[in-house]
Formats: sequence, C-alpha cells, structure tokens
Amino acid sequence: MKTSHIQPIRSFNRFYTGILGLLDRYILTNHYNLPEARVLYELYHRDDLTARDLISLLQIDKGYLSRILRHFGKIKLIRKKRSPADGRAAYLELTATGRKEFELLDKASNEQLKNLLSGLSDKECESLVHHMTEIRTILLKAQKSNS
Amino acid sequence: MKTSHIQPIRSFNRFYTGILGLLDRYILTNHYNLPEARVLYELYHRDDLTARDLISLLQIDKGYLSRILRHFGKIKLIRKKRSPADGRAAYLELTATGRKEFELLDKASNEQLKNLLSGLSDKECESLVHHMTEIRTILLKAQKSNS
DNA sequence: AACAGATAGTTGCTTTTGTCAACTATTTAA
DNA sequence: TTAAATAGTTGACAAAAGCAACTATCTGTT
Repeated sequence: MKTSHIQPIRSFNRFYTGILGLLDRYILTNHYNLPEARVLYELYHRDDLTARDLISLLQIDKGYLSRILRHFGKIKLIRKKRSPADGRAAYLELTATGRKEFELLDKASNEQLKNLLSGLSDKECESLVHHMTEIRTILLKAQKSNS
Repeated sequence: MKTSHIQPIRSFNRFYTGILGLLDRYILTNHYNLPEARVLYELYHRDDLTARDLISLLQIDKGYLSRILRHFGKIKLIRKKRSPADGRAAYLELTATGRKEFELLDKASNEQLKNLLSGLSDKECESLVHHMTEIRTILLKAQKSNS
C-alpha cells in the first residue's frame, strides 16, 4: 500500500458522500429515515432476523432500534415471533403491508438513481458497474485481511 | 442506460455506505461531527469562502451552519472578516489553531484509511484508485447532463 | 433620493435522531 | 440453584437538524 494512494481515495470518498447524499436526500423526505429504510431493506431480503442481527448488521443502538421496531409494529409493517428456542429473542418479519411499503420505497430509489444516470449510455453504465464491482472486490479483500 | 444496471449500482451504494460509515465513525468520536469536519475541510482548502458558499457546498441549513460557525469562532478555530464590498457577508478563514486542528483530524482520517487498506498491495491500491477515478468521471458526466 | 424586494446571516423554537444506563426476562454454565 | 451473560425495553437526556421570523444590508426601480 502506497501512501500516495490515500489522498485520491479520500477525495473519492468525499465525492461519493455527495452522490449518496443526493440519492438518499430525495427518497427519505417522507415516511422513513435512513435507519428505518435500512431496517426495512434487511427484513425484506432476509428471513429469521432478530433485533440482535439488525444491530450488528446496521451498527445501530439497540434502544434506538427497539423504538423503530415498536413503531413498525404499531403501524403493522412488521410482526414479531418469539423464538421457540430462546424466549428472549424474537424473529422479525415484514407483514404484507410491510413488503408493499418497502417495494414502494425501493421503487422510488430506483427511479431516483435512474434519473441520475439518465444521461449515460448503456456502455457507460456497464463500465460504471464494472468499476464498482472491482472496487468492491478489492475492498472486501482489504476488510478480510483486517479482521 | 439499461434498467439492469440499477440493482448492482444500488448494491454498491449500500456497500459503500458501510465503508464510509466505518471510516467516519471512528474519526468523529470526539471533537467534531461530520458537518463540522466538512466545514473545516472546506475552509482549510479554499480561501474567501462565505457562509453562503458553505451552504451551497455542503447543502446544510443556514441556521445550523450559523451555529457551527459561532461555535468555531468561540473556540478560536475561525475568524470572520466582513466583506468590504458587501456588508452583509463575511469571509471565513481558519486561524492557525484552526489549521492545526484540521490537520490533526486529517491525519487521523488518513491513518484510519491506511489501516483499512493495510492488507492491500501497491498494485491493488493503484487499481482501486483507477476504478474510483473512472467512476467519478462517469458520474460527473451524468450529473452534468442532468443539470 | 426613496422605496420594494432580494439576500446574508442570526436567533428562538421545535422536532428528529441518537445515546446511555438502568431494568426485565430469559438463558447458559458452573 | 445460583451467578453471569444475553435479548430486548424503557426513561431520561443530549446532539443534530430544520423552520420561520428577524436584522442588516444591498440592488434595482421609479
């Protein structure tokens, strides 16, 4: 690892922070904030998650999460099922309403991104995806060798 | 732009949100939060910025910014110079203390990133930078054609 | 010059977001 | 059976952010 690479990477990070801010900002105006949206995302994509799982997945405070989940329970987006194996834990799942709600959110995010990319050609988009995949591979390796 | 590219890009965005969170989280424990750090960054790197400039640069609420600046004034990180041309506006600049303070923060960020990348070879780092540059070019083009 | 509207920045008030520590209930291991 | 650990909840609070009203100044129009 060369020190000379640090600056350009940090510069990219600042740039990409802006991009993500742009994409998030628009979506999260109403209804849900970022942590809430992330919770919905995880619950939509994985089964048998507990609060504990979400805490380590999202790096979120357990008190804060508990309130988010209570709120989601109240507005019928999620259901809790006490684990038969462990009476303290509960498996979380989206209700049909919850799934629909996530899909709306997801669709809006797609639209927002499409909008940003609308001026690009197929080739450019493909290239974008390619570079992203590469970055991901490299950073995953970095993370792995760090743990 | 093909719709099929949307999903992998959003997946990368989630991944990179995690990376940025990792890097930010550690740095910003004490002293400054993200908006504050960004203000310091801008003031360190550019002269003759006004509050207005920071608002459009950082997309931050002017009331919130005003308080941040007042705070920075109190702890002697910045100085305000009334613009001779416009009595409402003030040019902002870091004091010597402010510059030192930013440099500490900046150094810590560098260390944090170095740490993340420590397992990578020079080649891999170079490749990382390359892909980042490409992404940036493409996204800048996308943004431009959107405005 | 005099006024109307725009702009830079500040301030008070409020809401949202997030943190912390104490607590209950349950489980695990000795 | 008891002590320590763990899952989750709750209350109290602090930090972060947003909104709208306000002051001071500037710009353009008549």
